[in-house]
Amino acid sequence: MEIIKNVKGTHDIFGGESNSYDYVESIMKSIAELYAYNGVRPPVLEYSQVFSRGVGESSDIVRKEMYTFPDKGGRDLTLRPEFTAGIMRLVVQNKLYATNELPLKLYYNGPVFRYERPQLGRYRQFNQFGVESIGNNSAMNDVEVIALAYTILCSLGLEDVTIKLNTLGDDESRNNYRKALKEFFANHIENMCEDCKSRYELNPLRILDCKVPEDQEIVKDAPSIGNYLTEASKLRFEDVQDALSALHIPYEIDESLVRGLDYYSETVFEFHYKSKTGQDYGAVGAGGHYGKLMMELGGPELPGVGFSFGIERIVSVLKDDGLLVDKNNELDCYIMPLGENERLFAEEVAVLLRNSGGYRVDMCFDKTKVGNMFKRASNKGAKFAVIVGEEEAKNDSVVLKNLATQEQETVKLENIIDKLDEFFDSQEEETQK
RNA sequence: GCGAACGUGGUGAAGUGGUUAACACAUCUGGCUGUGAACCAGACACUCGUGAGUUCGAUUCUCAUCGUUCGCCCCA
Repeated sequence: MEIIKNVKGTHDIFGGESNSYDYVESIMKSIAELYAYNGVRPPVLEYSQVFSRGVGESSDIVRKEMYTFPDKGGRDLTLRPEFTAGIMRLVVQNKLYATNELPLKLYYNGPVFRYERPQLGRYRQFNQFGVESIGNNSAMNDVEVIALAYTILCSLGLEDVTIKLNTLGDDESRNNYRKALKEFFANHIENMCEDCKSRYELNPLRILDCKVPEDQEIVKDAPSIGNYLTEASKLRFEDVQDALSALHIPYEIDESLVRGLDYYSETVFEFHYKSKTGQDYGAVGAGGHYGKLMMELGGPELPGVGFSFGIERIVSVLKDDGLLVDKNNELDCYIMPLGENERLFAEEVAVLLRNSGGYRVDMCFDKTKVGNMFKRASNKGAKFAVIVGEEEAKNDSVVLKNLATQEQETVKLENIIDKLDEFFDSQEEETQK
């Protein structure tokens, strides 16, 4: 039979790597909980409108990267390309904003789907962890979200994370700026790339992060958003910067940072990190403030701010920098029945150690040489070998061998858990010292 | 979506238009019927990504296709 392979752009996670994902996600989750965020799990499938209205028709994600299809009932569905729009839908539908205290603070974790060309650090199905803080418009709210993300990256052991920061201003600022950009580019657009020509019509802000060298020459002289901000937006951005400085969170202003999702306004940011091997996986996380998103989805006009991390990219960076402890295959005991007749007794010992002792226990099911069993035990990282032979089974006992020190002794069944407890307690004391 | 490179066992990898596809690691078997090493002797690529073409003959040449990686675009 022909082997069926995984779908392009997807990847299997197993073995030690699976542990790495668990580890990264658990750190993120526990820190989000310290910041008083609560978990939320929106469905993977949403009506396509959630994203076309939420993320925006002019974004690349909606225009060419969504997994959209009709289901058997003729519904127009999309596998989520990001979480934020779906979470807004969830909040609006369930009226979670009807509470006596905002912001509503939510975190999420799960797969998202984008139909893109796979590359290093880029997948069609990948995992995001992120938060949304909804319903409070203060600059401090933006700052707290950035602080949360920064804390997570530090806790994972990443040093020298670069935070790129910019502001897109409020509606008025952006309208003014957009107008200014259109005026500026009117004389140049004929000579610029095709992409820029369509950006000129759809969203002139996006011309700013064009990478074509000739276009960059032109962009260099383009007006800067700073000069078109309303007084309120300007003050807000200054507040953000002051607070970040006060919290000792390093950042750099990048005026070309405009983000590809239409719902952003005011503060936007990206987290960049280059691993020690020099690999650049792109931004490991990004986010920003959004003013009108909830309204676009039929809810009240509540602003929000959030970020998301790309788990794959973060795991890759941590792996490159040797920050992942490979603790797979840790085992307390490996049970070795020496003959057919000892099988049942060995299984009883295994159950006892697991259920009453709380130890992680595996057993050899194969009829193989004892030497081989020992090799397997050490491959699995077992601390103890539990040998069950004819003599031992007859006397309700086992041979307990410490695989590190090679010491072994025959232990009665009723004493075995005490023996193990004694050993692991003293181990714990050692590590505490 | 555009441009480029690559695709040999579980892993790392040599290699050639021609009857058995190196080598190493890992794994398994036996030497050693109740103790983890070493050693010795064996085993281990049912399509050399897939399909088609050129050829007497292709893993090696050509084309297509799929996949991976890199650059662009965009993004996490």
